[in-house]
Formats: sequence, structure tokens, C-alpha cells
Amino acid sequence: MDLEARLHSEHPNELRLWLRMLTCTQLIEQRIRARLREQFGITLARFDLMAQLERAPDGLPMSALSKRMMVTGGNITGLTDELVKEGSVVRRPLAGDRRVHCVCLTPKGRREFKAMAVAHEAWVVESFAHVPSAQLTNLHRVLGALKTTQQENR
Amino acid sequence: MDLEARLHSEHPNELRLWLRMLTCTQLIEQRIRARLREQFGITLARFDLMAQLERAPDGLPMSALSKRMMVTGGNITGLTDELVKEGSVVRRPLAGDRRVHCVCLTPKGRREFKAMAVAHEAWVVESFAHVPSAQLTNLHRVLGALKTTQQENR
DNA sequence: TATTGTTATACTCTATAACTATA
DNA sequence: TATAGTTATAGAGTATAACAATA
Repeated sequence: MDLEARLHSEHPNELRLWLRMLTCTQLIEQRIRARLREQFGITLARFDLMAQLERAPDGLPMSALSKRMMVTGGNITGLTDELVKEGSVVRRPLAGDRRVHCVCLTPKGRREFKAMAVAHEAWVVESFAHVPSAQLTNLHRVLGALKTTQQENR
Repeated sequence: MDLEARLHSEHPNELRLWLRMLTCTQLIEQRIRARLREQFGITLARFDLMAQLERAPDGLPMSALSKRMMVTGGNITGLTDELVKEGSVVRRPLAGDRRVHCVCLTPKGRREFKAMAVAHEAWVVESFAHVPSAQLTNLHRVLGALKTTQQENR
């Protein structure tokens, strides 16, 4: 039983698709969230922040993290504080602009993230295991167009 | 800028699709949430609860709401309390099992919901306006299979 | 014993707004 | 003035666990 139970015959296909998307993302996200907590003692938001840093050897300004994670700045401060306390990231000043603090993975944080990322990737792959590869690509393309229109309307 | 910024060439298509699904649902959900609050002074969770009740003239047991909304029972009690305070729903005993309380829209709640549902449906249709109808159906079908596998693995 | 719903509690995530420091 | 980040706060949403009433 899920969100779609409320639908009736008059509802447009757009609403059917929307509720189905929500159900799918909620089911998958809940599982990922629970496993991150059980196996690594970390929340999804903190994991996501570390994921953004993986490819940035010199770290990222907090304003960049705010944009990428689509949350307001105050939240980045809080998440960063927690990760600093755990020793997983550090704040580093940026030469040339003393307002900016770059958040940067520590060697410890990088090791931790590697291990989590392997598991996380496997969970995601497993979740989509029954979606044929061609459909995977097709979904990705169609949702790409949807994303663009959403971001324009912000 | 969004969640996908963290991807690199080694990442599998499943992860690419997953992050794109998350971005899309978050963008749409944030907009719906903001509009429900601004235009109707209601939260998404309360709206969703009322939506589940629309087709149930005799109401639904709180346990059914818990399953459909995929949240634990305590939350249903809280949401119901708030909607009762607003006069939008009532609790009704169920003949034959005195443990069960059915949550039921009041005439006022039903009127309120009708108005909100019209607006909500228009927002969703608008969000998917640039997705061709054939792709709408295709997405719905593919995600149906995904949903089934997720619910089996719970 | 199992199920329904309530209560109490705590945590995560988020936004907003006022603030400081720097550009 | 504008931008980067911090702080304080509040509200939404959620889960857990102990509990009472009923089956």
C-alpha cells in the first residue's frame, strides 16, 4: 500500500506519474538512509556533503555546497560543524578572498567516504537491477528535460 | 547546480539516474510544499492525509493511513490531531472493533480539500508539461516495475 | 498474544532572519 | 552595497518505545 492508493479514474497521467515517482524515491531513500545509519553511523545529508567533496582536492566553498545540495547556507554550517567534530573534514581559508572557507576532506574522511561510497553505489545499482539498461538511459534523458524546466521555473 | 555535480566518469548509469530522480522530485516537491503553505496554509503531510480520505466516505482506520502514507503510527495521530483542531476531519469509531478509529473528512474538510486538490493537480500537470504524453506513460510503466521490486525488498 | 491507537521523546532536515567580516 | 559564512530559532517530518484498550 502506498501513496497511489488515493488515485481515481479522473486523475490525469501527470498526477499518477508524480505519485509513483514519489513512492519510488521514498522507498529507495528510506532504505539508503537506514543502511547508512546502521552500517556507517552517518546521516544521508552528511554523506551527500562528503560526496560533493570527493572530486575537489582543494575543497569547495560553503556557498558552492549550498548550491549543489540545494539547501540554504545555515545548514551547510551545521553539517560541516558535525563533520569537523568527527575529523572527516576541515575548513580551509581561500587565498585571495578572506570571506571564503573551503570545506575539504581529511585523509581520514577520504578513507571513510571511499568505503561508504562503494556500499552506497552497490545499493543504488541493486535498487535498479530490474530496470533494463535501455530504459535506464531513456529515463535519464527524459528526466533531464524535466529537471531543466524545473530549474528554469525556480 | 545540483546533486549531480558530484558525478564522475566512473559512476554507473544507475547512480546517474538516481541522483537525477532525486533532483527532480526535490525541485517539484519544494515548489508544491511552498505553494500549499502560501496559498492554503497547510503542510504537505496534512494535504496528503486529506487526499487519502477523499475517496473514503466512511473514513479510513489510522492503521490504513499509516500504511498508505508509509509512516509510522505515531505520526498519523499527530497529523490527525492537527486536522481535528482545524475542523477538517473527525475520528469515528468502527462498529464491530472498538480498537479502530476511522478518520473522516468533515463537510468543511471536503470543501477545503476540493479547492486545494484542483490547484495541486494543476501544479503537477504544469510541472510535467514538457514531457510528451507517450513518455509520461512509459515512465509510469517503468517506475511501476521499480516500485514493485522495492516493495518486495522491504 | 497480537493489534490499534496514544503518548512522550528525540533527532534530522530544513528555512528564515539578524548578524559579522570582508570585498 | 554585495557576498560569505555564522548564529539562533522554529517548524516539519520522522522514528522509537512504552503504554492502554481491545481483540
